Amino acid sequence: MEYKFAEIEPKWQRYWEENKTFKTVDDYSKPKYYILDMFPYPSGAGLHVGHPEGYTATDILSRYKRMKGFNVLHPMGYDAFGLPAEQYAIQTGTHPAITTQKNCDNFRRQIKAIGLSYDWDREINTTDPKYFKWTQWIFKKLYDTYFDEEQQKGRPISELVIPEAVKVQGEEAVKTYISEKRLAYYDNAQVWWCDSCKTVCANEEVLTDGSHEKCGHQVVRKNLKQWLLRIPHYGERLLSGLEGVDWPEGVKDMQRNWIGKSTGAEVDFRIDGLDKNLRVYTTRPDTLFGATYMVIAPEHALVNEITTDEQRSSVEAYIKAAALKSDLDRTDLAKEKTGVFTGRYAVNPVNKELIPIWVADYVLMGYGTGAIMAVPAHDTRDFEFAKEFNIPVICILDPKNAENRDEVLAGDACWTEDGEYIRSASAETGLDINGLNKTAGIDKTVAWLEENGLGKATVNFKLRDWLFSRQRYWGEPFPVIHWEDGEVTLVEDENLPLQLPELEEYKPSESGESPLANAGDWLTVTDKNGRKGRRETNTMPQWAGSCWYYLRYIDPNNEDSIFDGKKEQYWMPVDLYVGGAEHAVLHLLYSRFWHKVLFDLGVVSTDEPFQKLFNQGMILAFAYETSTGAKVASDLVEEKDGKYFHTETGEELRQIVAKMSKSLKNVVNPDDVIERYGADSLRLYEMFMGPLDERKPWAENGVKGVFNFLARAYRFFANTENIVEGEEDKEVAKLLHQTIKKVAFDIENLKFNTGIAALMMFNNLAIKKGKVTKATARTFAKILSPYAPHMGEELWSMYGDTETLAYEPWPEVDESLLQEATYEYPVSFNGKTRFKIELPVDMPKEEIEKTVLADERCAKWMEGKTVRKFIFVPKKIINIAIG
RNA sequence: GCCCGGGUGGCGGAAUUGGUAGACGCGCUGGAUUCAAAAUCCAGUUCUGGCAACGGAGUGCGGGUUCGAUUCCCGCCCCGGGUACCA
Repeated sequence: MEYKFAEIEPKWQRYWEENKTFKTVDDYSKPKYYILDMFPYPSGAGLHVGHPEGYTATDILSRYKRMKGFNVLHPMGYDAFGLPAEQYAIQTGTHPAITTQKNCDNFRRQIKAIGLSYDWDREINTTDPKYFKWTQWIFKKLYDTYFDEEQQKGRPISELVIPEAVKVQGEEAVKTYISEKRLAYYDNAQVWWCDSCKTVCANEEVLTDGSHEKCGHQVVRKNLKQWLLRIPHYGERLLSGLEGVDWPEGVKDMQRNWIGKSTGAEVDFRIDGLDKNLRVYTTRPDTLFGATYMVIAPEHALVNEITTDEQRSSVEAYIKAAALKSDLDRTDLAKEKTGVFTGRYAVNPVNKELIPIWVADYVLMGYGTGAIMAVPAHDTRDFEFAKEFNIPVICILDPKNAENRDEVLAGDACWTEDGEYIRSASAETGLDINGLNKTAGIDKTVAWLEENGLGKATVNFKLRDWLFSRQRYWGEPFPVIHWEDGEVTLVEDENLPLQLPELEEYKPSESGESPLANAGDWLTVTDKNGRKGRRETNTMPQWAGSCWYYLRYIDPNNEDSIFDGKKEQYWMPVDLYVGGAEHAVLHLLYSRFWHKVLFDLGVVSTDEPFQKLFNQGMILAFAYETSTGAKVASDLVEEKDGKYFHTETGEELRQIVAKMSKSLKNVVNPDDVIERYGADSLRLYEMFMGPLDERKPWAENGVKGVFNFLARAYRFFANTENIVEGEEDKEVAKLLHQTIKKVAFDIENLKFNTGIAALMMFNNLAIKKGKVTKATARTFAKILSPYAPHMGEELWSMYGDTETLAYEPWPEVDESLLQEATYEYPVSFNGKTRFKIELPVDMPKEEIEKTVLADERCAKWMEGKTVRKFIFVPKKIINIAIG
């Protein structure tokens, strides 16, 4: 009964494929369950063992849900646009479509070898024109949608009401008004440019150190005409939508953080000597009495006007220096605050005092109004700045019981917490908040500002417009034509998809334009009136295709519409979405944004796309390095007494745990694992390593462990001599039902590691007993099958069944078998367990107490002590407090 | 700095949420089988004292609540992820 996985596994994979075992039909009579994996980018390197972690988890759940009677949608596809294929094309001239095709084929082969139960008839590929036709279609929808603030809802642009004041200004003004409302717009934007990738990238793709997350090169600022999406309009909705979904709190927090909602007020300060106001945004209008200076960003539109002639040269020098600094220098490394006085003063609206206006780069033009009122006593940044330039610090909030109260009151320390206002009243303006606390102070000040027309309550978001175009070839072309007269039109629906042209050269043009700028015939269009136009040469970012792919799986071959509405209503939302935490913000926020727009337009039926989200932890691997730090491939390492040596040089090596990467020579390929141990062992180990959401290192020995389990189980359960007729042994029957219960519970709670442990325990008992009934063996095959489907099917067929067990009902738990007449109670004294005693579960407390205290083993621990309290918790513990 | 996670045997990790700490697996030790090895099977394996019976200590550190704390509370330390002058 040798466990010949290399024969068993391909056999069943062929069976599933030929019988389309996992084809999903739209059977609306069954309850549905939509289980989604984050689809991969098909890189040339193929899968590593990190990919199948999430895939295996969702596969186990899918198989389990099918057995529980659910109609399961479990699809797979490829996020196949992207730079690597294009870079390869530049180097070799191979069309990216060919490279992509090859990589997808390899991914599919690898995935199929793991025995995952996807419905392959629903496979999608973002680079397929039949797919990106609808990506382009959604873009058009975004272009033709505006956000109605009042209804908090996206609406067709045709429903936009043009104010009379705009109408009277003429047609151009109306056009501008409309274009300023569209969710997608084309405009000059200051963007990040990566000179290595020859493309712009979104703010989010730039790391904190100023490097491009894709390639690691430093990015620079550029001004370019680009497509942008007004995602901040959905800030409030994206925030509130998080309340109703079952996502890890950490991911929700990260999204909230990214959206960065803050409430405060805009306040107008009169500029002394100019007939102008300086508007600031502050979250602390209550601290207006403590404002001792103002700051405007170097890029602020009023800098020139505000600066006095005496100060002009130093201000200009400062602005120039600030412009030269990279954002990196301006933010991260700039510990010391810099700035320069403009020579001008502003009038504090609450007390009419004059305060100086400075220019400093710690104020960013992109947030709020690009100008602030500075309250050094109650804001740490302002405090640092004030100390640097000897600006007065006026404490207006008494911290009362704080340790450093005296320092704070004297202006020698900064206080950002609550307290009681002092020095916060002005007879001249009539505002008085002395004695109030923070919330009351804010409310009263805002009300006062609004009454006097000096400001108003305002909400601000950190979230910025989403830069949505790239200067690349291998992406979705925008269905957009720029006409010679300046008009911009979209390609009609019937002419979608707008396909990519064939090119000789994939290099970006010298001007920094996309390679599409070289696509002669494709590029220029002429309308029926002879007007000439040029197609948009930018393409969409990789996010575009992944923003909505989960919707296309529902109806992947529909040529007439994006999907059938009935099908969408049945399948949505996604019940469980599993993928890496690296997509916590970008992909998931973008997807939610598009989904909400589609929801507002009535295209989809749910407000949120993903009901439950789960992040699998990263799989790490051991790596080995010499004393000089040179990396050594794992197969050149041998272990002796807990130390590691180079097999060839004998040099002692250091073991480290790290992300799998080529440079560390520690990438583990699933193909190799399958060859040595089989797909079922790979699946089992992926799950047995530890909790799904934690990071954990891959260890070959662990694979051996689960392989041993499968081989042991096979040797026992495939041996007909061990499978008997008749009544099952009590102990076996009981553990079997405990195991059914435990395995089901663990699958539903995504605790796969402990479910496997339960299966192992049952296997150990069966082997110890030497025989089980056929009914038991069949049940074991069923509950093992979500984890190890090949072996499950193999055993199932051995027991005489000719159909797949994929749709066999999950075994019922016989609770009566789990009832126990007695329980072995641990008896502890003052919390320390001393001995065990078996007692009937229905014995009343009084009798238990009598029996236990009468036990001779008690005497030793109670010698010379008295029982203070006798604690009895049924089916848990007995604890005797003595003293 | 701030916001999330997480610290349990030699290792990966259990403990169904306040009730027998260390399930299951790896590794290791001893034994069986074998001419021998691999494979397989059996037994042991938190540390510590003891031949043993049997004790003592123990879930990052220090306090606290409780009959009882890996679990709850307070104060720290370390590791990982996110974010960073957002007014």
